[in-house]
Amino acid sequence: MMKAEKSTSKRKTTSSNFFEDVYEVTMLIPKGRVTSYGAIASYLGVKSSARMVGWAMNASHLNKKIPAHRVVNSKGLLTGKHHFTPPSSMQSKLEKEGVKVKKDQVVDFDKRFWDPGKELI
DNA sequence: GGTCTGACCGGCG
DNA sequence: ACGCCGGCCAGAC
Repeated sequence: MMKAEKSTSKRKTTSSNFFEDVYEVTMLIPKGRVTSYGAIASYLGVKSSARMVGWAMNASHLNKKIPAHRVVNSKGLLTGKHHFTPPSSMQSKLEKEGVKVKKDQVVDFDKRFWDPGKELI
């Protein structure tokens, strides 16, 4: 269902809109796949603002349905695991979904990488 | 209302 | 190969 937000061209009043977009995309990540902050940012149209995505993820821990553990940095490293409780839970969840993690790094990151801009069109 | 930070990214020394 | 730097945007103090 449309949210009827683009009615008036640009709507900057919805400041948290960015967060919702990030959450939506993150929740759309297929099981057993991972993506990067930059990929999400790029899909949202703010590829340069990958920091915002990661930052939005910080607030995602309030939304339990956000699989933030499926989001890693462009190198496939679990950089944000320190924000999990416990940090090892991030790797555990990934491995539970079939994603192998070695030394905080996603194995076969290339194959596990899920690009929202390409597959979620 | 200015300043700083932030789970990043890519380039440069 | 590795480390540091700036950029980018949005929220918190």
